[in-house]
Amino acid sequence: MANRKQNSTYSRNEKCITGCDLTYAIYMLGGRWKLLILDKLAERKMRYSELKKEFSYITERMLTLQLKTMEQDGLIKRTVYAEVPPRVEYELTDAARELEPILSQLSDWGNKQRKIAQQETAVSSPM
Amino acid sequence: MANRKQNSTYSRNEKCITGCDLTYAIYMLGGRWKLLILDKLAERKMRYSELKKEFSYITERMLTLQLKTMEQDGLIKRTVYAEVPPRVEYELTDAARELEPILSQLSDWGNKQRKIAQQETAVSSPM
DNA sequence: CGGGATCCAATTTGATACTG
DNA sequence: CAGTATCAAATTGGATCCCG
Repeated sequence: MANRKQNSTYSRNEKCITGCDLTYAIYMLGGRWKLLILDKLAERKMRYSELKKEFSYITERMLTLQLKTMEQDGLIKRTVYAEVPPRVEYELTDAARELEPILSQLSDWGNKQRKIAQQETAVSSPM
Repeated sequence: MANRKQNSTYSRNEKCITGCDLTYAIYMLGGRWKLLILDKLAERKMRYSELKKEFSYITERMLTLQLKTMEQDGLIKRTVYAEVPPRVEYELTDAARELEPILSQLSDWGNKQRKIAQQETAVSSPM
């Protein structure tokens, strides 16, 4: 049930999803906020209200949606405590933990590319 | 000029783009077909018609668009030969080559997760 | 507290036809 | 050969209000 494209019209793309593990992976990470959330949860387990405060610029709806798909994709674990008031905690799964070193490298790469892109802008702007 | 979100309305998200190298990287790779193209071009330099044949399921418009943004993002290099008939070749840049080992790991991770997801589906279906 | 539901805007992707 | 242009559909993101 981790397939997000089940009732989609992109039937042709199923070849792609099915055939390309890389695309599969990127689709799990490609949401606008998922990586930020992943990064935050890597530090420590957090409850919903903490995440909400942390990402005050994300609407609640999007936060909820992203958390839900990440849970479905097996990236995070959601624990509900039967208390009053209710408490819900989110933490990374082992799968997400395995991802950390890879994402770290990707982050370094992104940093490098960003600097290059900025340099080029700085050089071409004075013209 | 490698910033794809220049006239976007996601002004708040600029904090995110600016602050998160990881998100920056994922944005460069997040298109529907970019990774497939990257994978193919990793093998060898290819011309437009070859790519078109290779990805017969991608419309020409999307192929062109993705190639263009990938070129702007410094992932691929586009070379036009002033011949008749015209010839255009696409190849990976050094930046993209540096990405290869990282993407390889990510691909392995994706493969693993996909198998797990399929197992779970297989187990829960008989119910 | 931790969301869900509804409605709408922005973005991405696609089909088809056309061009230097 | 290597693309553009136009129009339409699908997907994603956001604002606001509501609920147990």
